[in-house]
Amino acid sequence: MITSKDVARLAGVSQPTVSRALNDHPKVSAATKQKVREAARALGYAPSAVGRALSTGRTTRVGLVVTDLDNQFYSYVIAPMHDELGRLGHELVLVTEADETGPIAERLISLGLAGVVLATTTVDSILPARLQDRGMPFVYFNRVAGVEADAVVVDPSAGVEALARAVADAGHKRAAAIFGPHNTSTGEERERAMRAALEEVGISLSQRDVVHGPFDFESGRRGAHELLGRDGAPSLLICANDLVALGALNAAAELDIDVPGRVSIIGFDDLPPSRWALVQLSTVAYDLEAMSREAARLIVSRVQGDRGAPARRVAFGTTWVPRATVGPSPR
Amino acid sequence: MITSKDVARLAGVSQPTVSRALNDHPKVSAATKQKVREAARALGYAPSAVGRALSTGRTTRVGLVVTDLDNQFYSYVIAPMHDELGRLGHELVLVTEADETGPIAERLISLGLAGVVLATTTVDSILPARLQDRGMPFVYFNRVAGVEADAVVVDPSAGVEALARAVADAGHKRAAAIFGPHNTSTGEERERAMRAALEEVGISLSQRDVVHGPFDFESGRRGAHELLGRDGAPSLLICANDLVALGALNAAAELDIDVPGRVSIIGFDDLPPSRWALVQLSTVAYDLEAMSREAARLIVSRVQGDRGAPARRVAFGTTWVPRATVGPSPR
DNA sequence: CTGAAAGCGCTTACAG
DNA sequence: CTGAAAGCGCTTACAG
Repeated sequence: MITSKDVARLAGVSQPTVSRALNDHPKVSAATKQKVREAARALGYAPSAVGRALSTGRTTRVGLVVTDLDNQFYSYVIAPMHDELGRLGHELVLVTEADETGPIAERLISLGLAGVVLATTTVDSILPARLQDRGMPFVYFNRVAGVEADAVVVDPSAGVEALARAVADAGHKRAAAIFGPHNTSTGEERERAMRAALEEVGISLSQRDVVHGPFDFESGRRGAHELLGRDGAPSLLICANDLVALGALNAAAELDIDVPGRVSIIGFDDLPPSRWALVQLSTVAYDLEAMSREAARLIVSRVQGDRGAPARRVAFGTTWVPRATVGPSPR
Repeated sequence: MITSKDVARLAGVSQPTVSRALNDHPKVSAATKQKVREAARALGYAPSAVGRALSTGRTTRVGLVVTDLDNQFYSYVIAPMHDELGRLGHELVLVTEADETGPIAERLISLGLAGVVLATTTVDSILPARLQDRGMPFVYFNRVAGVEADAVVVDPSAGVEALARAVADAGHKRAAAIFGPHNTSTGEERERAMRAALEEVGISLSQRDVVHGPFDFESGRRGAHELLGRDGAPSLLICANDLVALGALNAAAELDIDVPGRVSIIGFDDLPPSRWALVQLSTVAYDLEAMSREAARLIVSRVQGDRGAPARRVAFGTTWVPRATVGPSPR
């Protein structure tokens, strides 16, 4: 490995001068900087992030902590977050959190992460408290938990209220729903917003027409088979997110149930596949890409700046995007 | 930060003994190990990967290098690769390679990566040679380039030949194709295999019915608009991969062209959305998850083991998976 | 079986 | 403006 010592030798200066020159320290003469840069280039020198990290006590790595990396939702988060982190001189490390909330905090510290983005926190997770105790900066992404911290979240209300008015106008009277898990803030908040909005417009949501499940395709598929398979099913199926709705849409295809002829289906997130001509899912949209970038900016600013600053919360608004999966109520 | 020194103090031993005890060194007495472990637990000590890396000259971070992180293909690669790396005690760092092949090798070294997986290498890239010069272990994923190195690849022949026979049996005489980029081994190899297989079964592929583009949705959408929009278009459209085929399928929907009534569409990869009831894309399948895991195993074994060992190439076979997007030729 | 010493590659006061 | 020194948190020969 080529180190700053090698560069120093070639440039005829001391090793600390190499460090200062390459970091563009103001008190290094232009001539020396020039000499050092040339030597570095000649040797193909690449400063070691490991050496720097040990010396400064800080790295430029940010962890994205998720439980289920194969949930497709995150694939739409990773690219913009990675991109924004790169722009800010940081790297993205993926970390999956096993079910046991055991040594994960220690692991994050061990890895030498500068900070982490928590994307799948459950409300009962002890991880946020652990991180706070250990002084590891973090930001909540999409979901929040008990401990006060920076957060990027979605405010469902505007989109959900518009949605409710639209389906009421389309004549729907009874809805079914596949909601998210009870132990996630997102699941709970959307469910609450949706129930309130439906009630407001006089659409009923009977307990027997509601199921809960994870935010994934299979949950939607299974839930739809259960809810739509029986006679007298509601004319409207509301889903916890787009992946759930895509699962439900496919279940409808499997059951040969016409959408939106017999049932209207609604998602939440507006992921790219929802916009496909083949899909045209009606959904509640927000700017997921901007949200991912914002999380990157928040964690970097927290890592670099004042750790004691008050927690910031950035909320993204939602809009209702009607497409082909919602139609007039058949009854 | 809690360090081994703190643990040493509490346990009443020297700092190196802490290191040895926690690494389960055989010559440390059971009693000492016990004492040290308790002290470590009491303090919530997490050994610093940064300190270890500097000391051993090695990290446990593996980089996944891609140009286009928002290509959905990679989202199906990342989860299993990350999982397998985790199983082997390594982490996954995402690295995007900007167009300029400039300082990327230096960057990878700088980051302190133990090794990298190259997933979007073009045949004209200088990166592999650079990495080899610098002694950075790497494995090719899905694509290869000039420099000899470990590789996991797909052998298209079996799947493509079966496909050709199937479409010939279905009466197709003329095909159109949206192939991948010329500067990727994968694009070239699939195109070659496909042309040979079509010729074998007597299906023509006229130059005016062939376009090339990136391995993404938009390429398929655009290509299909171009190829299917005109009169007398072939009855069969072969795509470079599933994302391209999904784009083509959506273009067909946009153009109100019946699939497979008027045109049959074929992909390559068998990504999960291809199996959706709503999609049912006929495609050439291989085990992408196993392939991703294999890449993880190869790079870890290269990093840990003999760097001089001969390059290994693991090829994954393909099968033809007929679904709903292929039908009899209408003509 | 355990400790003292050295070293990994940087950065950063401290002198001069 | 630049060098010598110290130190970040580990691991690993070297003694004993």
